[in-house]
Amino acid sequence: MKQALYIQNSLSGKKEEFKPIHKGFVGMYACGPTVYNYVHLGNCRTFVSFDLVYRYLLHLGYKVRYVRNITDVGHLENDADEGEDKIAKKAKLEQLEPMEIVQKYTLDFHDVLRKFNTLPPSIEPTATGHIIEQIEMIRKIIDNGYAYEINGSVYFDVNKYNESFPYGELSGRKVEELIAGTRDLDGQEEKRSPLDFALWKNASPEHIMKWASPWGIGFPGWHLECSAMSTKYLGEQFDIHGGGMDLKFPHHECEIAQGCSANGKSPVNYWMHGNMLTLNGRKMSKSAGNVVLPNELFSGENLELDKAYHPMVVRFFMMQAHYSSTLDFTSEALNAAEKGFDRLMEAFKTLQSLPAALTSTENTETLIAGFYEAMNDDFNSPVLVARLFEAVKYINSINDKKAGISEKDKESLIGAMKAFIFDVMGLQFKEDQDNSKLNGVMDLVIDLRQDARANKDFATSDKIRDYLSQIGITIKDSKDGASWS
RNA sequence: GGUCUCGUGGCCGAGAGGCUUAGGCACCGGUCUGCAAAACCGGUUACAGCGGUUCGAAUCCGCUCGAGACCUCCA
Repeated sequence: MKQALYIQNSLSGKKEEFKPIHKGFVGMYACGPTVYNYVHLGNCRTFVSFDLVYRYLLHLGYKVRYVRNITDVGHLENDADEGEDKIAKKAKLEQLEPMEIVQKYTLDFHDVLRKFNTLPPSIEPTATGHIIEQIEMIRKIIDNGYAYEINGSVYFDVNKYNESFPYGELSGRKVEELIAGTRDLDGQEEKRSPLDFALWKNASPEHIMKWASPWGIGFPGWHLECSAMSTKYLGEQFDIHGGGMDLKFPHHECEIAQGCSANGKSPVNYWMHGNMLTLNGRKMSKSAGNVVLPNELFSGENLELDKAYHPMVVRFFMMQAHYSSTLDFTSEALNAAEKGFDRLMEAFKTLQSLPAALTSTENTETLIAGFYEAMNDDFNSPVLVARLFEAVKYINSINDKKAGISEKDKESLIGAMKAFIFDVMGLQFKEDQDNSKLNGVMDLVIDLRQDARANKDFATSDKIRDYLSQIGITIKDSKDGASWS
């Protein structure tokens, strides 16, 4: 099946047909987290968004190399010399070795993303593991004349660069305007222009994380690691680079500048930016302090919420919005997502036990084509979800004997729904698949309850139903017997 | 202050010149049920405001109001 996939490219501002550099292969990079704190739900949204992209590319048959970094060198909190390394700061605070901080929050990150059922990237490189590559890249940039060394630090020369390349093309900024908007910060004397950014910073004696370099003891600048690692694993030019909107400027802009200045060509063909998750209408952000932690959500132990939500409900909630739109987080919206998710998953189960008819009353091919159409249009998962609910309606109608489906169509619909719900959207059933003992027990309970009902002993049957309901099991009676979920 | 984005029904959220009643949730009525739940059928609520372009605008343009993002670390 040949599918034309369109991607909204932040670089051109247009929706473009996706054409990989090497036919059948995709190189994709996404900016990972700085592991100095627990990942919050907003962080997760971006990773789930690019997981969707990754999964759909895989589904289309591409061989994808997906690289997502771990930033384990603390970026400076600001551009001034007094700025403190975030990880080092946290290390002092928690009285831990910086690498203990890194390890602690990396484990948390992996744990949370596993709960969200995101696929692990093909390569997950760390910044500290690529100091040599970063130094090499700096050397290249200096050799090409786009960076200068001063007092053991190396800065990128934005004005020089701007003479040959359009600095600001990604974020739609102009150097003159940027300079006009510059604020005076301390410790900027070393730089030729306030727009210049550090490639390498000289480390003061008390600085904890530092390495030897041709320019002395120091540590790499903010934006360099992504350039160094993407170049190493994906080449000087690759297909897709993703990240949150908030990284567009300056981070991604600097990546382009570093790539162009080191290798003479723009590193990325398709830039994709995921939008923010908002809480009370504001961007969820660590520094702003309005954050929901995934584990609080899963356990229900958060002041804002009155109940727990399954990770898959949260993932489905994210799928109901387009990755490029802001998504507002409220318990009301989550409750709605929970019901919708349950309905979708129940219908999928129902589909498999549906009796086949001679002919179908709906065109399943059109239905399935609609799934692809949605995803081909810049990974439009909310439209995909809407189309899946069309299938849900059809399935339930068949179940109510108001519609029919042929054996052949049933098989293809099962295949397509399975692919889009599980493989592409990355959803899973809430319950463990391995609950054979519980199934046995429930068979007995339902049997006893049916006996009670047959004897019109509704006190007993209702007692069973109410008790089960309290522990989260719903009994559904129908003509063909009861089921539970 | 500069740059940019957005404002859709009770809530979340697609759509982007006519032809989607998008979809989910909520709500109302009906079918089914011992009663519920689920499911099905039907229904209600909409494109921030004001102008303009057009045969036709939620969709394009202008202005007004409102919200947000980036310009400093952030997904």
